[in-house]
Amino acid sequence: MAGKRAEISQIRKGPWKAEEDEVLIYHVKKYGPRDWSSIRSKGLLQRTGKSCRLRWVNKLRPNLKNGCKFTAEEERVVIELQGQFGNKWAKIATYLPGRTDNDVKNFWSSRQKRLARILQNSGTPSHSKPLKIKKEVPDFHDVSTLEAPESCSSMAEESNPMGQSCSSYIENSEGIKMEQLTDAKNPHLYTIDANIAQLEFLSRGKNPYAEAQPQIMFPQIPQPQSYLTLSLESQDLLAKFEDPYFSQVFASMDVPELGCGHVGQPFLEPVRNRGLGPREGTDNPVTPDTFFDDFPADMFDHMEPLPSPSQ
DNA sequence: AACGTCACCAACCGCCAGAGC
DNA sequence: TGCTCTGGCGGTTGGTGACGT
Repeated sequence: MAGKRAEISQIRKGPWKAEEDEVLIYHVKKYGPRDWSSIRSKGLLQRTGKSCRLRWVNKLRPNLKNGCKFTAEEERVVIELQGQFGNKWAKIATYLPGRTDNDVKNFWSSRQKRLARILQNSGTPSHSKPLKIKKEVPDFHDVSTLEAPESCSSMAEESNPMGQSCSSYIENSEGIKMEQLTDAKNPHLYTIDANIAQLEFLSRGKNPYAEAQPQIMFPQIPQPQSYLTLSLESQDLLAKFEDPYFSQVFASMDVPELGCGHVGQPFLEPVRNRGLGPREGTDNPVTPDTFFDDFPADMFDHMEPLPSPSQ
């Protein structure tokens, strides 16, 4: 007994085993997603309460889009909300059904690294390695179908008390509308950052219209949480549990679009309604030429020419 | 085929705030 | 009022697989 206690008192770290997941799921089924520390105190797992909570939130919770790459819409939502809220990943995640703060954080981190590489490569083109591009091509059809531009609004200013940035939309020479963030301190950096996805896309040298869809899919922001429903998978999970708590907590949720690979489901209100929208009527319109003038001249040296829509 | 680089992901760590005593 | 505990959040790190050379 004492030996078992000593064993239990050891805190286990590292990857979770399926058995541990089962125990954790059972605990949540029985007591709900709370009292995490009691899991260890009861000797159910050798994990800390924090670890249990994290595992549940990030991996075991129903409705998670585990293993699904961020869709173009989700990427856009993150980019926009990051500009609005800063690194408030938990808050941003509430606008992305099925995504956790960890997902958003990881996504942004990867994105920032890519940005850094792009900037670095653009600065030293002659002796640096070309940007490594993955073969996967994300859906950018929404990027090419964004609404008409509008000037930065006061709301953008409110959301950034420092008055650092706001976003707008410009159209490149291929007729592709792009979101543009501007920064009082470093407009060049923000402009590049806001368009990293497009840059990556350009750098891939793929035909952007091959998978394009004509329909404009403008994101809309749902009420966090309350719009959740059960995916088929989680409904299966639910079916296994007759616990009233699960029914109470999850059965009322409603998010039919949570399936993997779902593309085109709105997440945000139309950007113009939230003050980050089109630039129509601005005093300082950004033309395709002026936009690309913001980039280092050699930035696209390693990129293939963008094919025309007819190709 | 081997190696290096990169992207992605899971998990941990430290800090902070709130609740309970 | 102060201490402790717990949960939440953001930052960071390490592992792994994919890809390029």
